[in-house]
Formats: sequence, structure tokens, C-alpha cells
Amino acid sequence: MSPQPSSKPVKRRVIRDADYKALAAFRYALRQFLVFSEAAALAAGLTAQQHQALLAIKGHPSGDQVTIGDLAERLLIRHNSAVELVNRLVSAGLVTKVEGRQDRRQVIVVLTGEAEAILDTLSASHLDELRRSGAPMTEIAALLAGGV
Amino acid sequence: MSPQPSSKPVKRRVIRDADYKALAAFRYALRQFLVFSEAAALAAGLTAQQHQALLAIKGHPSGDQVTIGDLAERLLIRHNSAVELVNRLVSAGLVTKVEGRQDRRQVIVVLTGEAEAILDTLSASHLDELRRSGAPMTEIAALLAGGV
DNA sequence: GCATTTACATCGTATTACGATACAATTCAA
DNA sequence: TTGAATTGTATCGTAATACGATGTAAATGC
Repeated sequence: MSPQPSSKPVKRRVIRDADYKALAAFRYALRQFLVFSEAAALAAGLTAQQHQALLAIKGHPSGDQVTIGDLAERLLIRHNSAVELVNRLVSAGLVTKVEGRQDRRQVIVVLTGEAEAILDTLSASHLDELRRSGAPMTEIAALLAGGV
Repeated sequence: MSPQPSSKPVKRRVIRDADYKALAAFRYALRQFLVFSEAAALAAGLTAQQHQALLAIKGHPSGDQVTIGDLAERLLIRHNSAVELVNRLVSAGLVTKVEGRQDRRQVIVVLTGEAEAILDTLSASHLDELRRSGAPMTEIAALLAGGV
């Protein structure tokens, strides 16, 4: 009679109106952040993808020596997309390609001074933005993840 | 002489390696969520945008009566993009357009039964996903927003 | 009632990630 | 060591889609 038998991990859960609203609000917060980020990047003369590529390189867990493959993995795009993205970055003077030392097939992507400078500025504004209005996103996500 | 004079809200903050890593990790978590979401949508026969449009309609703050303009606002896209998106949804049998009652210029976007069903399934899997692996994103965002 | 504004529609364009394919360097095995 | 398999990057045509510019109809304001 109970509407929710607890025999095994219930896959089918009831989605209530509040759930839809929370999910929608979360998406809205996400989009707001992404729009802010894209606008900041464009104002700095970069596309959103270019900015994120620079950040992925600079902030790569393995410290340095980021290859095209590493970048693709970190941005969750295909290898060939990363190649194209990096080529655009090279054209923009934001990175240089360096032949790998141990493995000559690899291409290490290195930030130029200009890229470092721009990324520094963008990172500052992003930290500000997250401090200023990152709360809603975080809260909603936490709420959703918490499972109320 | 102090490197950080505190005369007024300091715009220029020092970005450390840990900051870049945290920002990059946050982006990575975001992208992971978006990739999960897109895959789930595609598996359900929708594009990511279509899914998010349905959610934006269903979870709109104003309850019901969501117009094309409302949708654009909520998805942070232009009106004309919303028109095109809705047309694609109509073609897919996921929504119907209804002429506004008070204002005959307006077009109310209404979910079909099929859309409701798909959205229900997708919302369940998204809630699961957020519960399962929403933590990293939330934690990093909170950390960044917290200002360490 | 007419100008202005608002809401939606249409169309051509540009960006970009992708699949398919290719090629060079490395690794592995016999 | 040679050749097959694998790995890392590159190239190219394609498709999807958001956008700006522009247009049209309904509503609003004076």
C-alpha cells in the first residue's frame, strides 16, 4: 500500500513540481555563469572555448607538459576537435606547439605571455563572479544532491 | 610597500596555482555534468537544448503559461533562437504552440504527453546523477565562492 | 487614430565539434 | 630486427544551431 516499496535501490522516483523547479533553477544558474564567462572571454578577445582551453592547460592536474590529447581529455572533446582548437589558439598568438621530447608524436601546448596575462585577468574576474553569485548554483546543486 | 593596499575593494587579486587548478577542476566538473546530461538526452531521443527547453517550460517559476519570450529569457538565448528551438520541438511532437489569450501576439508553449514522460525520466536520472557525482562540482564551487 | 513598442517569425551566415580518414612515431612480438 | 598493432596528431567535409538583420502583426500610449 505504501507508494514507495524499499526492496532495492528504487530507480523510479517521484518527480514533484518542486524538483522540476529546482532542476530548472539549477540550469538557469549554470547558464548564467556560462553567459557571464563567455562575455568576459569575448571582452578579453577570446572565445569561450579558447578561454577554457587556456585554463585547462594552465590548471592541468599534471602541472605542466599538457599535450593535445590531455587537453581533449580535460575539455571532454575529441582529439581532432582539440587539434582544431589549438590551431585557432596558435593563430591568435595564445599558445605555441612544441614537439614532445620523449614521444615525438606528441605536441605540447605552451601558453604565450599574452595568454598568461589574459588568463590572469579572466581568472580574477571569474573568482569574483563565483564569490558574488556562485551561491545560488552551489545551493541548488547541494539541495538537489542532498536529496531532500 | 605592502603588495596589497586595501584602500578600496581590491580588483586585482593574486591568482595562485591552486586557484587555476580549482577553476580548471570546476570547469571539468561542469563539463562532466553537461556531457552526462547531453548523453542522457540523446539516449531519450532529444538534443541537449530540447531537453533543457522542456525543463525550462515545466519548471518555470511562473508555474504555467510559458511563452516563447519567457523561454528565451530562461534559456538566456535570443527570441529568434527560441522560436527556432520551439519549432524543432513541435516537429518532434514534444510541444504545441497555443495562441495567447490576453495577448494574441504571444505564443504559449505547451508540453505534449510524450514530452512529459520523457522529461520525467530524464529528471529522475539527472537527480540521481547530481546525487551521485554532483558533489565535486558543488564542493569546488563552494570552495571558490568561499574565497579560501 | 497614429506612432511606438512589444512579441513572434524568417532567412542567410558563421562558428565549431564531429566522424571518417590519413599518416607518422612508438610499442610489441616472434 | 622486422613487421603488425597501437597511439598521437592532422585534415577535410558535414551538420547543427545560435545569431544578426529584417519583417509583420498585435497591443499600448499620447
